[in-house]
Amino acid sequence: MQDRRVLRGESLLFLTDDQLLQGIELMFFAYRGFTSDPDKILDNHTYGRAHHRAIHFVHRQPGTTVNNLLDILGVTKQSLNRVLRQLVDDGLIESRVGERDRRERHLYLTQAGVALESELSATQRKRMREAYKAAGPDAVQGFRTVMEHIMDPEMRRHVNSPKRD
Amino acid sequence: MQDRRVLRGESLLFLTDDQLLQGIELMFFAYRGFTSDPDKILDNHTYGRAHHRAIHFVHRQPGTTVNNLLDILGVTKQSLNRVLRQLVDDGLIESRVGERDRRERHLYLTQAGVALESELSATQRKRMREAYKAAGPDAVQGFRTVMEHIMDPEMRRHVNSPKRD
DNA sequence: CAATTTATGTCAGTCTTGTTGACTTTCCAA
DNA sequence: TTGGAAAGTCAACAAGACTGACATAAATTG
Repeated sequence: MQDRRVLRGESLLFLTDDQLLQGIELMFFAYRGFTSDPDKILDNHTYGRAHHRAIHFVHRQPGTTVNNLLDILGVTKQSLNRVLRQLVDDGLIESRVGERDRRERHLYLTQAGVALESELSATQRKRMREAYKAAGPDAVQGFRTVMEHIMDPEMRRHVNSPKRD
Repeated sequence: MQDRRVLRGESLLFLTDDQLLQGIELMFFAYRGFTSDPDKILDNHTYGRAHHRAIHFVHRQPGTTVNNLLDILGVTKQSLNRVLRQLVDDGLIESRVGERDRRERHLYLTQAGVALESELSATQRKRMREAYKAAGPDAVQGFRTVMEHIMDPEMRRHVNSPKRD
């Protein structure tokens, strides 16, 4: 039983289980490499990936609320709270009571927070930059397209939208 | 200070920090989606991602040794051993003493192991297949190229090499 | 205005999965 | 043949997820 598109000449060989298996392994190994650089830095600060994620998204959306962060990170509030408490205590994140709604806490990086974010981000941007440069713009566009389809659709809106090329 | 290539007309705008930031977030969200389906299945078996990874690579390389698996997975042998012990105890993996070198253990999936592997793999292949199908073959090629450059170079040899398209 | 809902924070306990350290068995080479 | 290296195992600990219960304050609703 063959796919009709194959019969019409559109090769679907990129959809064989073998190719998909490769994709699965690419995800595994690429993600490992991707997280390895920041992990080394975080070790020196007795922080973990959870702290990095919080710092990253507070940096990208200054003033974001705890609830919004929960939505983005997909962890429990207890888990996020532990991390945020440490970062606030250590003076990397500032938590301001909301003006309009005083139940909300709006989160901002302090100067020290920005410094650590830069350090962490620099290693990851370096890795991405080198990969992008080696692969070229067309490959990067393909990468984006595939990645957006791999993620859960409702998460796409959380992805940074760069100014058009 | 502008890159010479920009002056020569080759747009390097896909290398702006904004674009790289997007790449970083694509990695984060795509990986989360990618692991979410198997995670649900694993919960019912009181297993975690570590078990999935072991099962995956034993399936792909039957007879692989613990040491080889350690190299692929990048964890400590103690960490891997705990996972393997459970899987062996539960009858999903068979561990055979090496014939040439009796220090080595060669790992194989049992029938039950193959069954769980299929179940886990099916959800991930489905996700990849749909993403690949939606993105098309050229995008997939770009995806591969970028992912291979993101990972640590010495890991590339561990990625499944499908038969040519 | 009272009752309910929402946003956040906290305490306690569990689980997975990583770590280090110490140990056994086996192999191999001096 | 013996001593070191390699492969694997056992034990204990830590980080960071999780659930569940509860607390507080502020906003919203009937």
